This record gives sequence, C-alpha cells and structure tokens, in this order.
Amino acid sequence: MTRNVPEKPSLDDLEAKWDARWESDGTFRFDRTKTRDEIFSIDTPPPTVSGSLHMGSVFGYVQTDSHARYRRMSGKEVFYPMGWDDNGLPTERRVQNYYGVRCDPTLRYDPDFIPPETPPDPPVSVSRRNFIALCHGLTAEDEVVFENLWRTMGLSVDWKQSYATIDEHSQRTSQKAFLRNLSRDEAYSQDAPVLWDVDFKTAVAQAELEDRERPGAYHRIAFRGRDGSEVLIETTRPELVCCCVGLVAHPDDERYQAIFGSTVTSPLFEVELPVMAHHLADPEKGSGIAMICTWGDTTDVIWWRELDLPTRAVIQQNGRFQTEVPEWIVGKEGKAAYREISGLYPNQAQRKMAELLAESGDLRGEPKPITHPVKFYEKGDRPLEIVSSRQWYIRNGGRDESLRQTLLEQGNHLDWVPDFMGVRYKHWVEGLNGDWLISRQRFFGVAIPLWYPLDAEGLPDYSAPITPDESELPIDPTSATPGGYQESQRGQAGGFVGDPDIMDTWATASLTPQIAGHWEDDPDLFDRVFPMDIRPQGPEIIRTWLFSTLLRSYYEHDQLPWDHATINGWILDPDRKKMSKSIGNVVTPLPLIEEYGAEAVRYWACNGRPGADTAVDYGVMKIGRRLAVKILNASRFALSFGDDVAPETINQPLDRSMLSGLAGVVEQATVAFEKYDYAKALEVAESSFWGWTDDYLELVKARAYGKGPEAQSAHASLQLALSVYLRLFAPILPFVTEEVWSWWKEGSVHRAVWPSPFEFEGLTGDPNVMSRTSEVLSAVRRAKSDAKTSMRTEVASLTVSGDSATIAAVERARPDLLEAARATDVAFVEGEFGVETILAG
RNA sequence: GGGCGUUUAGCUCAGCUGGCUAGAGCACUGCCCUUACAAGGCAGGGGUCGGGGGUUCAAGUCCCUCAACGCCCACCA
Repeated sequence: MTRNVPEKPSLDDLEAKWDARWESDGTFRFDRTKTRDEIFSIDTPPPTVSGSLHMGSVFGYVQTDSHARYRRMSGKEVFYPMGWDDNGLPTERRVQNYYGVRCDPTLRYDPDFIPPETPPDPPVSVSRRNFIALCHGLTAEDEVVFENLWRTMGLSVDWKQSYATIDEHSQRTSQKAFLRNLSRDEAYSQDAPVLWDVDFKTAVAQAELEDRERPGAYHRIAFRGRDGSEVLIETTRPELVCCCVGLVAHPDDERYQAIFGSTVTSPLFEVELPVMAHHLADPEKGSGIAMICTWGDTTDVIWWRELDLPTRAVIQQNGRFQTEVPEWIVGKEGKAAYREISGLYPNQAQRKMAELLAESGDLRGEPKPITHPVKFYEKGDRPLEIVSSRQWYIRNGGRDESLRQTLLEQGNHLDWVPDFMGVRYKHWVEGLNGDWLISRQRFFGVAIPLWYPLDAEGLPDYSAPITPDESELPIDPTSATPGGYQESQRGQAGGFVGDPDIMDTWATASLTPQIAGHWEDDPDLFDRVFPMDIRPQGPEIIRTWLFSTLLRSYYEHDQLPWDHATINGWILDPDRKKMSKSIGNVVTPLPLIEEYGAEAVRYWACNGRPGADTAVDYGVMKIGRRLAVKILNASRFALSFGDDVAPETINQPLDRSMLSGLAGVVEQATVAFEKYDYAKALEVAESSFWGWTDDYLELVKARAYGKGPEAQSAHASLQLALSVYLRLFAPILPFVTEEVWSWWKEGSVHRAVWPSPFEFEGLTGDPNVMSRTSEVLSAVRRAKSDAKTSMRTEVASLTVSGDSATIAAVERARPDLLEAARATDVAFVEGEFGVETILAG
C-alpha cells in the first residue's frame, strides 16, 4: 500500500472523520453468524437520557469501550448495543419543566395540542395521551444528543442494536416477563402501607429511598392513664396524635411494667389506646415509650403489623390530612381539634397541633430542636409519607430467607471487578426488608398488563386479575379490552377495569439482557449473546439495576445474566467533591472535548483504576493529548523511510533488544486487559512508548537515515514496533491510532489482531543492549545538560565502566550510541557502572 | 450504629504475591530551535509513604489500633 503520511499531522477533526468512516464501513457491526464462544457480549447501561450530560456519563462508558475494542481485536465478535432509558419519572419531570405542563388523566386527548413556546406558570394541564406524546418527542431529541456524544467519544457501539426502554419491543419484553413472574407466583399485589411521594403521588421502592438530615423537634406530650396518671411520650410528629393506635415500650423497661396491658387516652382527641410491649422500643430514646401512629415511619408499620393494631390512616395520597373527621374520634372537643388540622399538609398540621397541645397543657416544655434523618424519594423534594394502597410486588428475598440465600449465592458466583464491589451487593440483599414494589401511579412507562373483573357492586376483584395473551403484548389495559369482554363493560358492574398503573423503570431496565438480546423474539440471537460477558455499571445502582437484573434472570433463566460485573468508580469534581446539580459543580463533557479532544478525555477516563473514585483532572487530559500528538509525530518519523520492510531483515542487536522489551510489554498489557484493567494496560504501553521515542528513536535515527542492511533492520524494527504500539493504544485512543494505521495499512486497526509475543518470535535479543545503552545515552545527555550546552555538542571522550555483561551489551550497540551521543569513540573499563563524558571544545 | 474504600512529592496518581538508594505526569528550575515533534525535547531539585504499635534478616507493601475524608447500609418514637 502506498504511504500517505501527512507533512504536518494533526488531531483536529479526527473524531468526525473516523466516526463517519466506521459507520459507513460497518466496522463495529455485530456479526450474528458467530457462535456463543466466539462472541463477547456487553450489557451496556442504558443512560437516562432525560438527565443532563456530565462527566460521569462519559467516564464509565469509555472504560467499557476499551474492553469492547480490546476483545474485538483479540478475536471476539463483540455484541455492544446501546440502550436509552427514557421510561419513567425523570422523563416526566423533564417534560413538565421543559414545556410547563402537568398530566391530568381525567382530561380528554386533544389532537391539536401544541405545547406553549415558553413554560407557563402555573403549568397547563394536558391529557395522559398528550403528555405521553410529549415525553416521546422530547426523549427522541435527547437521544440524538446522547448518540452524538457517544459517537464523538468513539464508543464502538453497533448502532443497529439500539433500543429504548419505552419502545414497543422493550414494553413487550417487560410485560411478558411480568406475566411470567405472575404466573409463577413471583409477583403479587397487596393492599398495604407503602412509602409515598406526595408530590409525584406515587409509591416508591426501598431501592429508591435516601435519608436526608432534616431539622425536627421532640415534643413532650402527655397521655392520661385510667387512674388519672400521666404517661409522657416524645415525638417529632405531634400532628399524628390523632391517628395514634397505641403506646409501646420495651418489655424489660422497669418504668412501664405496671401499665402494660392497660389503656391510656390521647390528649385532645380522647381516644382510648392500649399500652403494649415490643422489643423494638428503645428505652434510651425519648422517655422510652413511643406512640404508634398509622403511619409515621417504618417502625410504626412494623409495630402495627406485629401487634395487630387497627388502621387509622389520615394522611391521603395528596399528602394532606383527610377533610372529614375520622370515625374513631368521637368526643366533641376531639372533633373540633381535628377540624383544625383537616386538609392541611403535615408541616402545617404540626404547627397547629403544637399550638393546640400547648393551649391544653398537654405539651410539656418547649419542643427540643433536633436534626434527624428523614426518608425521601431520591428524586423527591418532600419527606415521604406512608399511606395505604394496593401495589404490585416482585418477591426479592426481602421476606423469604431461602430466596435471600439463593440470591446471595448468585452474587457470590458473579465475578466482581473490582472484587470488593461484591460486598455492596451482599449488604444490600442482607438488608432487604420487603419485596420489590414495582407499580407506580405515573404515566410514562410500561403499563401493568392486567385488568380486574368487577363484581355485582362494581368493585374490582384483585385476587383474580385478567391477563392478556402474550401474543397481544404490549398492551395498555386502560384502552385495550380483555378477551371475553366488550369495551362497553369497562367500569360497569360485572364488567372489568384496567390497571391504571405503570411499572417502575427498573422493572423494565432489569431486563436489558433480554431486551438487547431479543429474548424469545429472536431466540437464535439470544442464545448467541446470553448470558452476557460483562455488565459494566456505576456503584450507586448495584442495589437497583444490578440486583434487579440478577433477580429477573434468576426467575426467568435460573442463571446469572452475566459472568462479570465491572463496576466503575465515582466521579468527583476537580476539587474532589461529589458532583451534583444542587451544588452547581457539574462538569459537562462537551467543552472539554472541544478543548482537549475526545481522545484526551478518553485517556483521562482510562487513567482511573477500575472502581477507583476519580476526579475530573484537566492535567491528565493534557497528558492524554500530548500522548496522542506524540503518536502522530513518532509515527511520521517511523514511516518516513520508504517501503515496508520484512521483519526477517531485523538483525541489529539494538533492534532485537528493543523488540524483546516490547514483547514483554505486550504480555503485560494483555494480562491487564484480560483482567479488565484498562488502566494498567494503558500505563505499561504508555511508559514503554515514551522510552521508545526518547531513546530508541534517538539511537536508531542516524542508522535509519542511512542505507544498507543495518538501515533496513532499523526500518523494519520501527515499522513492527509502531504497528504494535498502535494496536496497544487502539482500545484507549481509537482515533489517532486509526488515523496512523490508515497511512500505511489496509482496513481498520480496530479489526486488526491484538499483538501477541508470538509476533516477535525469532526477532528478539538481549534486552540489556537497549536498557544499558539508554542509560549511557542518558548519562551523556546529563553531562551536556550540566554543561549547559546543546545536545549536538561533540563528545571528545566517552568512557563506560561496568561489569562484563554491561560492557558487552553496550558494545553491541556501539555505532548507534556513538551517533546518538555524537562521540567518535567509546572506551570500556571493568568496574562499577558509570559513564565519564568529556565534551569537545 | 454497621460495612466498604481512600490516605505515597505542592497537585493528580502508580507501586502486583514484602527485597537493591520509593516511581510517573503536572507544577517548579536549568539548558536546547537536534532534519518526527518548540502548545516540543533533554536534564534537575523535591517525599520521616496519615499517626502509633507489632511480625520479619527486610514493610509504602502483612497484622493490630487510632484518625481524617468519601461512599453504602440501618427500625429516623
């Protein structure tokens, strides 16, 4: 092939050039004729497209791409799809803010609806169908932005394999898997207290909770015993006195032995309440005796359940206290007190109750301010309330010890990279305290594919849901009619009703291997890619995505969905602080790509050790850019000596010595990549490469410019080494290596074979020749540097001391050394290693 | 309260199964326009390896303990 080496090589615009070429050449197209053992499949994390782009998005994906590129070069056919997680609340929220709309399911579809130019305040209410249409439209735009970013970053994804968690295929897969869970009794519905976000008006799952420290205050409140004695409790939620169902203290607590089994009455409301014992009551907290309300926190739920207490729920799904006075409050004053708080939000009700209790004398002393952790939905802004509602669950071991053990074992069989990440999984599974709540009272998501028959009174029978046939999926039960019914029977007594809820986004995302692999839609493909080789992902979603995927795979296939889980580290801002929108320290990738180039950003991402928290570091990006420039320049030099020369001509000791070292580097880089350690692979290649340019290129330069067999040996060595270095760097720096490769090779470097020590067979020699000669050259440079003179200064006398092996090694590179050092001769002396340089002039 | 991770030069980090005077890059200093590269190259200064204790011929590397930081989890009255 004719050489096409540019005079002034540059990194500019390589991203766009090669992205377009790879696309048109189908370089990363998956060849599905390969068999499972020839395939390396990746369960790519589908990014949440409604989120903004930030460096965390880039970091893990680039690391994964390095694995994909390495495996492809080492002979595997790589199944590397890309998904978009567009389903769910983040998208709804983004659409609400972007267009200034709210979904009101009671409204009718307006086919002519056009969203306002600028988001109005207050927002416009739109029908469910209009709202969903807006969600689809905006996510489609967001997906284009993401795809462009990934292409610029050089992800070697097969873009023909993309999916979105809201697309029809994903919906079908998700509904099918759910129906299978239902048929095997792995899913069930239940009317029970759930953690509830009052703004989003939906239930949320344990995995989506987070604690936030909030100010509160202990209110000391008096309950009265039958004999007129007082029982003082302390609570941070005095507004819940009205829904108190009992008091509880520890069974061993001396102070309360006398009143266990008796009753007290609540202040203001005058409700008679039992005093009970339970081991979860902590004698150290407050007065040691607590009021149980339905429901103030999750402990209340446990007490309520285990002590078999009545349900007196007052907080509604809209977050407000119910307006009518509850029937358990019978006294006139009690009713009057309740009317003071009816319809209020808890924080308002709390202030009111504190006033009322103070007036009545039942609040003792001033409330004591404290800071305490409060449960929030991770995407929510107000504390969660606990309300009773019917929800769907998938059994996850949270209430079944043997299933929990099985899932823990599954986790043990997974290869975690790095391995300490497995501990996080273990802790999560061990800490599960309930099944996985998958239903959400939202709109943009995969529908729960069920209807319920209505009895003669028009009440749904939840115990006998009507299921669709799998061939009908996906369905929307709020518009589709179940078999055996007429649409006119919807909502009528003796008819049916569709489940209005959707599934949590994780209920679909937990099926990414099945979605990407086209489980059952294309069983031939699925068998070729499943179980997948790796699941790359962030540490924060081990409890959600990783766990739920493992669970669904266990249920559906009775095996792990992947062999390895590669967990990337956390991304920190340049000051090593966690990046978050609220702090305003989010670093976005586009300006950095603009300034340093995608390759430099990739270099940064692959510099972080697997699993290590990594700060955005512009210095590292600069180094990456410099490395890429160096590759261009060194390549230009190495390829500036005429045609390709066969490796058999390599006969010079220095050349063979250099290749020995390189063979070792190849070995190390390969081992590192096999262990998913892209950072180590990069490091060994990089340090070797700088040595190659600094020393080998300098030593060989004069000879290479000459003629004859010695020159030929140099040319062949330069070419072979360059070819190896380009391939070693290709997984990390795909653009610059491809660019150089294109100057003198056919095809893509990314489809070239990964270098192996085998390539150096018969071409290696004593590694000391290179290393020792480099040391001598270094010493000569030092002498010139100390003398503050140019490196071109002639050396009048050069004496190398060393043991016989060292002398022999340097001797063998004598002509190259003399040229590089600008010396006319070198003398050797047996003894301690040392170099004496006397400069001319 | 429990767990995991981190703590090595001013900064960002390597240092694998313990072994010669602890490494890299950035920053800093000096020199050099040498025909691959001056948005470069060459060379140099700089560290009691978080504190304390222990094992060992030998510890940044193993054990114990303490501390700081980060993250995860926990029933938060």
